[in-house]
Amino acid sequence: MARLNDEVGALLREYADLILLSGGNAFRARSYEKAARSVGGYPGDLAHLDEAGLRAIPGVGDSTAEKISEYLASGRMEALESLRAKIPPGVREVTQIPGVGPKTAVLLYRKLGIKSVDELRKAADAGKLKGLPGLGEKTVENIRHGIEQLSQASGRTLLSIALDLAEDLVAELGAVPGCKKCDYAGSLRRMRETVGDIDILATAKDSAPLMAALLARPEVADVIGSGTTKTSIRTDKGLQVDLRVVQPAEWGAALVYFTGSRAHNIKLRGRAVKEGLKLSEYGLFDVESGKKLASRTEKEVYAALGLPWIPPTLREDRGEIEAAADGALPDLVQLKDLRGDLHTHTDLTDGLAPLEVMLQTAADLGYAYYAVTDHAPNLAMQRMTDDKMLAQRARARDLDREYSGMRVLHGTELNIDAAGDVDWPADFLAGFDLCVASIHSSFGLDRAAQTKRLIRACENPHVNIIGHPTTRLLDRRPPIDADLDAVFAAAAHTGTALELNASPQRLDLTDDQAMAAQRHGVKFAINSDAHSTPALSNRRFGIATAQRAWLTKDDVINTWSLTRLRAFLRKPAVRGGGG
DNA sequence: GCCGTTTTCGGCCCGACTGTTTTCAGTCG
Repeated sequence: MARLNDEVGALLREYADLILLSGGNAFRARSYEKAARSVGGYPGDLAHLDEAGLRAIPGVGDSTAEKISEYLASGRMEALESLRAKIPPGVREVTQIPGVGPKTAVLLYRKLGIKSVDELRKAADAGKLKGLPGLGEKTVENIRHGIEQLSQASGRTLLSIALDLAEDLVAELGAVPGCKKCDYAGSLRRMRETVGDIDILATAKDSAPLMAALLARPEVADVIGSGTTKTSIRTDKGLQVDLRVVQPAEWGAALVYFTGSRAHNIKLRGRAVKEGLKLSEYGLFDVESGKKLASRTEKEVYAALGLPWIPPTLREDRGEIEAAADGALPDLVQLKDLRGDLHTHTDLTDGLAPLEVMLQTAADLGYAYYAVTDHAPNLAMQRMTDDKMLAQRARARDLDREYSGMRVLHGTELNIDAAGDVDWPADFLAGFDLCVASIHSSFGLDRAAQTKRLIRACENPHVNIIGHPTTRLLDRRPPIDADLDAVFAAAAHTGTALELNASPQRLDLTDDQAMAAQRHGVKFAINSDAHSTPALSNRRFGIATAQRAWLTKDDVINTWSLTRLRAFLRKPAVRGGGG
């Protein structure tokens, strides 16, 4: 449902970028950017709004509302099309390179005719960038480095984007007459942070209607192949979708096979071979007699191999098969276990919704507690002041009384500076129920300095959670370079939780990092870092990361009772309270 | 282009950091 909003948001963002690239007014561009964000974070469906309704969205005025309704009615935005005609798409792509903004991209385009990242790479290699005004040796080197970073990240699609499409496809294909079962498989089902393609599995006696339904989808740009058992298409966004139709009796074996991972499957097959069995996408068979032993459900297949069903998020051959055989699979944390969100924003800083609206949405999610943690003053762009924060606290205390089932915690997201210090003196910090502290700048410090600043933040008695600890952005920014083992040890020792930031662009810490941290005894907070009401639902990606890290409820502080959580937030380990 | 304890124009997220400058432009959060 939110996808149309995202689509319109993306178009408005593109329009804003093209305004800048065509030398238009920067405030005008910013205004479209703001509208894009606002539309993307709007909780309702744009399709149900007329122009007056659209104008009621903050940041959307006459001009933007008109463009949106034009798009809703015709599927086109004329003003956008005309700017697209002036600026080649690759010029905008060039601004994706870290450190390259619109000014530089335009300069490269005007002076050298560069209209793609690839052309820029070639020009840099050929030494053609030298001598351009404002581009010294260092900048050229930074551009090269940026291109390198960009190329390493590309080629895969964010989990959230792929999941959105996959859920849509499963809903539509599952409703096709004759379809018995339909689900997505592959790395998507294992909830990896990015996916290479979407695998959809379905059962039906006659596959033709299912194949036809996929081919008729509006986002199909290219048909790679289509037969009776498999159809592959590529979407307009370049994402490949494979639909496989199997016999109902083979559903379980096929689902195991296509869910993977490859390494998990290989180990399963090895286990089968040892017992004189053969495992394929068609079933588990006795080699000698050729008799089929299991295939109808995943549970049957695993059971016939002497194993309990293994959750897809664990199927990476990281010891899950051995653990399953020993009856030692972890009791993974589930979405329903989450009792609260401990890192969220409101429109007091860069969030989109007022405190009241965020709280109501949180209450609707069934939370027992909820922390509002707006930005602190050192992130200057947020214009936070002591007075604003105290006024919000007073309001939060009032609102707390209005919710019988949910406690409102007043917190903040502090800024960890280059030395590891944070905003506000200790006495002011003591007034918060909890403090998240995160890095927002100085990403380029060396390993020793990054390690030191993170440890120093952990040692601060008022810092309860380190937010997005590595600051990586998928496809955009690499993680900072720090000795994470040292940081994990400090976090565990000081009673500072590390965040599993659930924003799909962040997913920070990663599953592997969380797994390593857990071995140090670190506790975690699964937080949405929501800047809008729909983003509160991103928690599902945090849960997925936690599961992939083998975490249980006991590892995750926001599955705990409020009493236990409050005891943890007092940081007895640092304050010398003796526990 | 949007918005208004500013009412129809005149501001708009501010400051650090970097690399190129010799006083500043571009990028980023």
